[in-house]
Amino acid sequence: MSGIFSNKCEYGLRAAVYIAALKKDQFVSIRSVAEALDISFYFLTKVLQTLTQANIMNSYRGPNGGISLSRPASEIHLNEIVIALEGRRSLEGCVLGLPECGGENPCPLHNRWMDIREEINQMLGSTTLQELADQNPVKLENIIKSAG
Amino acid sequence: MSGIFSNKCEYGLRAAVYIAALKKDQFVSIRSVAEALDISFYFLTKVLQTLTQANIMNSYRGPNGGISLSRPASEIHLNEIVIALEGRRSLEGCVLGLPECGGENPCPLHNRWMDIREEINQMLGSTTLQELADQNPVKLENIIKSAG
DNA sequence: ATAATTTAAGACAAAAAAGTCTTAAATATA
DNA sequence: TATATTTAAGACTTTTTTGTCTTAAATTAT
Repeated sequence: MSGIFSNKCEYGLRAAVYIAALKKDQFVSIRSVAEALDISFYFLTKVLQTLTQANIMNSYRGPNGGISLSRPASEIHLNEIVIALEGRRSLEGCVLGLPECGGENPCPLHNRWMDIREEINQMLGSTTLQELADQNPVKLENIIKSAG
Repeated sequence: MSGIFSNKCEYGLRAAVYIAALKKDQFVSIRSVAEALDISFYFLTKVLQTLTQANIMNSYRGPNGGISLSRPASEIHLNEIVIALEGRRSLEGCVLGLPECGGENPCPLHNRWMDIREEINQMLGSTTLQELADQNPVKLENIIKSAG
C-alpha cells in the first residue's frame, strides 16, 4: 500500500530537489542528504548510484567528495529521474498492465488513461529541478526532516 | 518495475470489467474468469475475495456458484475497486511520500501533483463498469486471453 | 445421506522491493 | 607514506508482494 511511486523513486526525487535547492557548486555528501531528508544512508546511496549511472548526478570519492547534479538544475526534468528509478512502464504502460495495449489494440480504459498519462508526462517532462528549487521556501522545507 | 498500479489492482479491474461485460445475471465461476483473463486462479480468488469484502462483488459457494457484481454495473465506479485493492494513499497521497504534505504544508510538487491527482480521481470516480462494458467490443476483447 | 462443486481461510513458497552491512577503490590531507 | 573520508560494489537480511496449495464450509444434485 505505498504511494503512486516506489520508495526508491520518492527518495530520488526528494534528494534531487534538495540538492538543487542547496545551490552549492561543490559535492554534497550523501550522508548529509540522508540525514537532512531522514532517509537511510545506505539505501539512499544505492538510489543515488542509479541516478549517477543515468547521468543525472555526478559523484566524487574522497574527502570533500559526494554527489552533485551532472547538469544545471534547469536542465534536469523530473521525468528523467522517474524513468531512471521507476522504469518507463510507469509512465508509458497500460493501466491494466496489458502488454499488447496500444492505439490499434486499446484496452477498455486506454483512451481515458491516455489523457491522464499525457498530463503526467507533460508535467514531469516540463518541470525542472530549478523550478522546484526556486519555489517558496516553505515548500522546500517540507521535504526536510525538521518538518516531520 | 511494475505499472502504475499493483498486479492485484490490475487483475481486479480487469476481472470487474470482464464480469460486467458478460452481462450475466447469474454467478460466474472465478475459475472461468481466471482462464479467460489468463490470471492465476488462486491469486484471482484472493483478489476477488477482497472485492467481495469491500461490498463490490457478491460470492456464492457450491455448484453454479461463483461471483457477481453486488450492484448494477452502472453503480460501480473504478475508484472503489482501486481503493479496495490499492489503498487510499495511491489516490490521495503525496507524490513524494511525505505524510505531512497537504494544503498548509505543501511539498515542492504539491500543487502540480494536485492537478493530476484531481484528474485521476475525477476519471476513476466518474467511470462506471457499465460504461466500460458498453464499449466497442474490440476494446473488451483486449482484456481477454485470446488477444495476447 | 453422499458426492460433487465452488468459494473462504489460512498456511506456505517464491520473487521483488526495501533496507543494512562489509569491503574495496578513489581521493585528499597531514 | 599513512590516515581519514567518501562513494562503489556486492553480499546479505528483512519485509512486502505475488503466487500456490490444502483444508474447511456452503451449496447443489443425485
